[in-house]
Amino acid sequence: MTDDLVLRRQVCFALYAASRALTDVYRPILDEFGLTYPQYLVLLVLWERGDDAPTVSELGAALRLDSGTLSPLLKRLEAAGLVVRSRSARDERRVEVGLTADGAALRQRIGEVPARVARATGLTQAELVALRDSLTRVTETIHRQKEQ
Amino acid sequence: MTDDLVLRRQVCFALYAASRALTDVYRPILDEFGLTYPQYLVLLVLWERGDDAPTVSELGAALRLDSGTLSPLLKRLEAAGLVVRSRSARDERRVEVGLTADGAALRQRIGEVPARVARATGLTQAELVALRDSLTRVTETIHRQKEQ
DNA sequence: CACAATTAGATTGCGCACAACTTATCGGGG
DNA sequence: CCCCGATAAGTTGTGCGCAATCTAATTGTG
Repeated sequence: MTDDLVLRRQVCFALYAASRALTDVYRPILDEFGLTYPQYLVLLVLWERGDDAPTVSELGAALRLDSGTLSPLLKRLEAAGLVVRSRSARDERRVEVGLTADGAALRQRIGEVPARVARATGLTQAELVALRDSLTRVTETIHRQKEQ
Repeated sequence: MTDDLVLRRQVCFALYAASRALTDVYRPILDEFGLTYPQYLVLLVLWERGDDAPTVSELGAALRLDSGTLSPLLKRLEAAGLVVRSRSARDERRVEVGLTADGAALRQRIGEVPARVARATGLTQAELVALRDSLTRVTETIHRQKEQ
């Protein structure tokens, strides 16, 4: 029906607008650390991995980003002195992305960021969890369907 | 706490990933019409407005996009023959964005797109409405706080 | 009426996203 | 052992998104 073509009714627009609004909350906070939001996500993965440095592809799988996005982004993180990229010895095609001391140390300083952002959403902890789980379900449903 | 810095726990990542996943669903569908997703959103607003052509700022207020994004986007929609941009007679600073016959006609052909996309999410109608309302609430809370 | 401040839109520059392509390396089958 | 398909990362080109800046038109104030 034609009535479906109304902006306010579209889940996709709500998603698109909420995503940009939340990025707006992150921007000034991450700016204090000289990071963009996608760069912060890459660091989250690296911090989580600890010592075993992921390859570019593994980072891409975690964040659902391809090398076209990650290669220049990682180059910038390397220029900022937060990560190191090195060709794998056993497979020269792979590039392993590791943290520098500065990159690892940043984790402590950035610790309270999620709480600051959560507060800005105006939702309770329970609501945030419910929202996150719905969103994750949407994402996984879509990706599952694409693989078939 | 440090445990908050885990990718899967972050609402923001869920939002970011879901938004891109849903855009992935739209891409091949909108591609049949030669549109990108933001261009489709602009058309949604124009179709909704009917005869009263919004200015660039009014479009921006509806979609929360600024002229830096909209100006080149509208130029492309104009080049595609879907919209016309014209300086307002009574205020030469304003540019009014109207639909061409082709742009207006596209509405009919594109009508079933939201239903196709909704199906791809794997959520029920009720779940989609609940999700949309949560997201809208997040967006509005954030914007309200920013204005103060 | 003059002129400063405001407003509207366009432009520039940067950093994603993503498709398409290129280069280099690897692994398996003849 | 050699080639051939597959895989990994990088590059190029396009289109957002947004900050910062610019130009032009308008409004408010004295």
